[in-house]
This record gives sequence, structure tokens and C-alpha cells, in this order.
Amino acid sequence: MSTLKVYNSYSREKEEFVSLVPGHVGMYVCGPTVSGESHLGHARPYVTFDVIYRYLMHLGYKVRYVRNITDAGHFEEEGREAEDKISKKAVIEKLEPMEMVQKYTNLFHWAMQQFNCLPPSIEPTATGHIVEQIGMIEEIIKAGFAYEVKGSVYFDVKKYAESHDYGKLSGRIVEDLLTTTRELEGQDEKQNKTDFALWKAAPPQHIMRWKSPWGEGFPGWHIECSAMSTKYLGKQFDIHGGGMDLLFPHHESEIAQSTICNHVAPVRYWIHNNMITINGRKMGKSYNNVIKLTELFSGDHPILEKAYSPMTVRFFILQTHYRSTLDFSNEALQAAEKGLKRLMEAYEWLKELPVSQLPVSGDGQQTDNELDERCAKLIGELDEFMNDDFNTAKVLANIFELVPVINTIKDKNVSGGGLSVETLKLLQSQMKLYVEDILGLKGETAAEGDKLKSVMDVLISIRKEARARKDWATSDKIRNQLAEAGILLKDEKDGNISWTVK
RNA sequence: GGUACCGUGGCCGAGUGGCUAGGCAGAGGUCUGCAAAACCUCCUACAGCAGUUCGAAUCUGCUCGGUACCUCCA
Repeated sequence: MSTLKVYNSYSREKEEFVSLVPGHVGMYVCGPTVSGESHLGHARPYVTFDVIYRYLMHLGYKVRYVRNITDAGHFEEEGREAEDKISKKAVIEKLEPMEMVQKYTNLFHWAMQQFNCLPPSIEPTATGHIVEQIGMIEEIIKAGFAYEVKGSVYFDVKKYAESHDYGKLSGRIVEDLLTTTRELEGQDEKQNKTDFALWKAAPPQHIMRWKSPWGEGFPGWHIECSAMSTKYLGKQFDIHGGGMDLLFPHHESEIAQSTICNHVAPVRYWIHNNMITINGRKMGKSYNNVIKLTELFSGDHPILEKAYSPMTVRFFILQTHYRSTLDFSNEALQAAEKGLKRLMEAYEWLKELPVSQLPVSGDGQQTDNELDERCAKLIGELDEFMNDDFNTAKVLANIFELVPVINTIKDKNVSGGGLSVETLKLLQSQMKLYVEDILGLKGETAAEGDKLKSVMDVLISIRKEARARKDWATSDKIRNQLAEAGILLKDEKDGNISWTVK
């Protein structure tokens, strides 16, 4: 079997993945800022890293997956009036800051559950780690790479760059940054434009504030991730993930902070997902094209022609490689919806097939060798594709090639449908592994109540009787009226009747 | 302005030198009381120009077009 290769944003190359501690992986992913509702764009990293998390576990690693909750807020515009994003909106909404934090944290967790994302091993909050952040800042000052001005502390990027390669991750040149960074007001506290805040003095109206050696204030944006990743994963850990837009300045600054404190590069593999765009533009507040997840699920947004289910969105995201941009459109989502439905119907049928009761090959079974080999090949390639930088798009392409094979077995009502029992068993087990365990897809109508099921059994049996005596009027009446109620009946080839809730 | 990246058939999207990606839509067919579904077949593209090569969507150069980051951002 091939070995796992991941694209490392730091080296800009695919590298063989070797964990620091054999059998274990430490993974840190930048989590949400809980000052508002999550939108479609936020779904991408969480789905992407959920699949990576699942796949690493499948490979046998014991993974510690840390994803933070940013509940302390940062400044809206660094250098200008430092305003805590969270406290600012809290005033508008007339909420206690922590009440709002709780509300959006709950909403975020709900959304993650909808997407069938596994919870991380540890989900630390920024406000819960003020002590660690202050400790780290003190160390950076002691090392001579930060300075205090009027109760605020800044990281000295220029000095750091003299002995370290600040800008390597994001492809930036410090000299250029020094000259081209935009002119912002109130930069006078900083020695250089490139410096970033580790701690900001809180103005009097600021609600969220903590005592520190430099007076009352709040932590800078980047320090929380450095503090929490170090605490839970160590001075050096395997994977750090997040959206590409976090490369600069967030992750670049994280490297600088952690390197000064821990004397080692903090991260071995940087993994960044690309953006979701709408009409070719990145989804973001400044573009006014944000679709919140609640709107996406309800269809209540001018851009949306209809509601899209969480699994449709998850599937939509996984059809594209995580490092490509993914363009949202109603057409694309509806295509994903239909494709997913076809996939899941075939898969759920296969899951119930009593493969283990079938006789082994050679017992009068006709095996189509060509088909058998093709299937075995398609199945075998799945690991290769995942090992090649988590290529879920290719995995899904192969799975879709297996769908007609499954449906043929179903239609012909043949035990093996030309496949050897060995291949059939492999097909069943690998489809479960990939569809459910690794890609994390699940049927959305599976959770129908037992009572509905028994009602449907009655209706279906009546309809079968009507059909047997060619009473098409009764037969059609049952089907049509159920269709109006949103339940679709399908007459299968073998005389069975299946149903799905629309 | 600086730095990256991208431009694939009606739509979405894999794919880094030669071999059908895949999904959705569309056309034809099989099956079926009808319908739906399913299955089979077809539609075979790579922004433009020039170059490297036996051979390029894939490498090089230029042109055009687009996006992202440089400020909070997934």
C-alpha cells in the first residue's frame, strides 16, 4: 500500500507524512470566532479536516484533534481604535458577552452535528487560556522580541526577521511588508508597520478585559492559537490546519511567537483549504454575499432557489479537492443533491445485502472476470487516492463507478451479479468504510419512525394486491396520494415496492 | 503597486507528457400496466499565440481574462 502524502503549505510540496511520535498525530485546526453565525464558507475547513481526522484514525493513528473556540475577540482593525469585536456586537445586541458566546457556540456545535463532523478531542477557548497567553507574552518579551507601549505589547517582526524567516509560510518578504503595508491610523505605538499586537490595553468602555503585567487589556489575535496548541500538543506537533486566508498574518505570526517561546518550528505540516466562492468571489462580509448555514438549510436567502441539506453540502464540498476553490451555485448544489441521492440509495441497499450467507465462488456462481477485476481495482484505488493528499474527488469518482455495478446486482436480483463473493464482500466492507466512516456521509431519511414504517408496510401490501389483480386505479391512487404527501413509491423489478421520503 | 494561484465539454469539477475521470443536465434505447428509478449507448473539452518534444490539457515564454492575500476573514 502506498504511504500518505500531504501537501505542506510551508514547503509548497507534497511530502510523505511521518508523525513525530509513531502511532500518534497531533492536529490543530483554527476554530470559529463565536461572535456570529457560521456561514457556508466556514463549513469547508471543518468538513475537510473532519475527513482528514477520520482518515488518520483509519490509518491507525491515535489522533489528538484540537480545535479552538475564539471567544475573546480581537480588534476589528489593528492599529486603529482597538475594539473588541465581541463586546462591540454585544452592545448592539444588548447581550452579556458570554451569553452571546454561548449562543453562537451552541449554534456552531449544532451545525457541526448536522454536517456529521466528529467532535474534536479538545475544544479549548481563548478566554479559558488567558494565563497561558500572558505567560507566553512574558517569555517573548524576556527573549527580546516584544516591547511594551502604554499597556500594549507588540511583537518585533523586524528583529525576528533578522534571525528567522518571517514570511516563508505566506510567501512574503519582510522588506516589502515594511514598505507596502497599508497606512493605518494610530500606528505610532508600533516601531514598525509589520509588528503585531500580543496584548492590547483595553480602553475604558471595553467590556472584556483581564489583568496583566501591563495593565488591564485583552490578548492579541494570534497568541491564543500558539498558547493552546503548545499546551495541548506540545512545542512541536504534526498538523496545523485552517483556511488559506489565515496564512497571513495569522499563521505566519503563530510561527514567530511559538518559535521564540519554544525554540523550535511549531508545526511539521501546514494544511490549508481553499475558499468557497459565490459567482467567482470569495464569500465574506465585505462582499455582502454571505449565506449562513441556517439559511442554507432552510432555503431562506435571496440567492438560494431552495433549501440544501447538510449532507448535500458535505458531499458538495468533498467532490472537490480541498485545495481548489469551490464555486457555489444553485445548479451545482442541485447536481450534488441528485448525485448524493443516487449514491446513498445504492449504498444503503448494498449494506443490507447478506453477503456472508452467499456461497463461496465456484459453487455454480458465474463470475464475470473482467468486471470482477475492474471492481477490485476501483476499490483498491480508494486508499491510493486518499493517500495522495486526501483526494476525496477521486475517491467519489470511483465510488460512482461502482454504483451501476451495485444497481445491476439489485436489478437482476442475482446474488453475485457477476462478481465473485470475495469481491462482493470487499465491495460491501469498503463502501461502508469509505462512505460512512471516512467521508462521513449518511442517509438523511434513515431516521423514520417505526410507526411510519408499519403504516407504509400496510399501504404497500394493499397496493401489491391491487396490482396483482391489475386494479390500476387503486394502485395509482395510493401512489399519487402518497406522492402528494411527499413519499415516493418505486416499483422494483422483482415486484417489491420501495419508498423514500422526499 | 507587491506576492501567489487559476482559466477544462451546457453547469460543477478530477487530472502534471502518451491511456474513457466523475457528478448533474441533454439525446437515444432496454425494462415497465403507466410512472419513477435503474441499466446500456451517445455528446469527448482543456483561454489565445508561439516554443520544447516522436507526442502536451499537463513543460517553457508571451498575451488576454479571473481570483486570493498584502486589513478582520474559513
